[in-house]
Amino acid sequence: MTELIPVEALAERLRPNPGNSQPYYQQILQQLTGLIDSGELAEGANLPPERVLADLLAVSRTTVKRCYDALRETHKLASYGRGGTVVRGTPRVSPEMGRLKGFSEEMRELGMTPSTRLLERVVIQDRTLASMFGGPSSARFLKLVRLRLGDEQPMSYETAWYDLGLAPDLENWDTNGSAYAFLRDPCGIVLADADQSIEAVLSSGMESEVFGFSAPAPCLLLKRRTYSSHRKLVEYVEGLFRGDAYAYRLKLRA
Amino acid sequence: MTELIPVEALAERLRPNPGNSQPYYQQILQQLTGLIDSGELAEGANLPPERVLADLLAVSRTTVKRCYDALRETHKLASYGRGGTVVRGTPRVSPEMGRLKGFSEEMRELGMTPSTRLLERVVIQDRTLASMFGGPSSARFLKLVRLRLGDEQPMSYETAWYDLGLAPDLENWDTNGSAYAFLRDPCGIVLADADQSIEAVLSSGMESEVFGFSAPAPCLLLKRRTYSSHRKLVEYVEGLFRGDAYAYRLKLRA
DNA sequence: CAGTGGTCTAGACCACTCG
DNA sequence: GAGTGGTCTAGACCACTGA
Repeated sequence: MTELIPVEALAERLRPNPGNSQPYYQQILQQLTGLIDSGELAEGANLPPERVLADLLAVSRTTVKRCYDALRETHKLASYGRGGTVVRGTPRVSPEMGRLKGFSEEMRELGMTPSTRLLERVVIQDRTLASMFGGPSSARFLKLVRLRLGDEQPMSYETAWYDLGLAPDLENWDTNGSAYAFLRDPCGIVLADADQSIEAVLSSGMESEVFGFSAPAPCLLLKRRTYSSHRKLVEYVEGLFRGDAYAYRLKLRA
Repeated sequence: MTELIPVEALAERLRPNPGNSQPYYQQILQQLTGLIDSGELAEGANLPPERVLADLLAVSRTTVKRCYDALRETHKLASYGRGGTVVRGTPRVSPEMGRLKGFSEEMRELGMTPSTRLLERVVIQDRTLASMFGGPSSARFLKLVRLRLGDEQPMSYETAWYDLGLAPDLENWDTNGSAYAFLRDPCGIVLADADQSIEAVLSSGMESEVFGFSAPAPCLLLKRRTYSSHRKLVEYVEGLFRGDAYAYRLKLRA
């Protein structure tokens, strides 16, 4: 393809600063990542061969290669034999593969400002819930209903149950901050993994209202069972995510 | 702490074979990974310094470093200044978390009998597609439209594009069996990972018809980009899964 | 067939950390 | 202070690919 930026100008933007304590390859990588994510280096643009850029930057080919390799790893670059190296722009942040994280962390990764509105908070006893958690039917649970917002826009409507037998401190939790952080710090519960399922459903009347839909619309229904390192079920969550604004992303490995 | 295996014996196990066509660093990495995962190199075991192992293996320090770096990346090794390099915990059973698999394998795991109906098969040229794949705009692609069934019931409507530049043999593929198996065996393409997104949408008129819906219904729209071990985009798939019969399941790790 | 990235070498200097 | 990993260099040869 064509070069949108002349190589000399590109080299100028990428030139590392010897006064900077960061390693050269990190400086170059940082600049390069910025140019790609911002779109200044558009999808399909040709990058100079490793040897050429190395010469222009007055660094070794090894140093340039290190940057290119890092970007090839994340699929932002691809190389085709003699065809050279081209940009495969991906403006979106791609979250880590299957890492367990809370809503807030995820929103921040997507570049949005997270916030939460607490709609309901009760302690309940429920036989069905108790058997799901594998506890006695007298078990007590904290039930939270929360509206999750990204950039002030409703993103998901979430109902969560926590086993108060495992984490009694939760009963006095102010529901500010991350539930996962609270489970770790005062409660001493280390989360290990989770089983999650994702379905497509239509929003119900009340849910449509919350999201501001005039009619039922397709949504992602996420159900998650989160287990502690002792293999106990700690949390069960059902989250309804608006289909028009939210896509679930993940990485797979062969 | 202590060495369970003397360094000389370790070096013998790690020594690359010049007759093997694999690069040295991959051979060494493979052996080392095996020793760690099998527990022969137990948690806390000291590994020889990069320089020492390089000498013993008669390769350059750079080559050894490449292996150590890869293992540090995945947290199987950790280095502590002069304290040297030690083996970190053996990750416990990491079940099929986010494993890349084909439709048939997945259906069988769910206890259903998979089958496929081929709806369309063409070779096309498309500039938009070419730029997504990062190839020249003259690139040719194999486009497949398939209806996927589980126990004879339509489960998903799937459109896939394959880069014929990377896998020319695909043009003569009989589309029986797994595409992934065919890519591996005759084409010699090893799939490494994939980026996947999951959205909720309503089925279009044609799609509703295929699924036997009388009206548009919520569906899961999966988009997947599958990359080879050479970090080239090999396959792009869009699959529409009926929301009433299919839930996407995955495991998360903390 | 010329140029690309992939691999590898044999050095070098540095900051840091342990003994 | 000695040894570690972190970084970097200036070469080299190879397989492969596209012009």
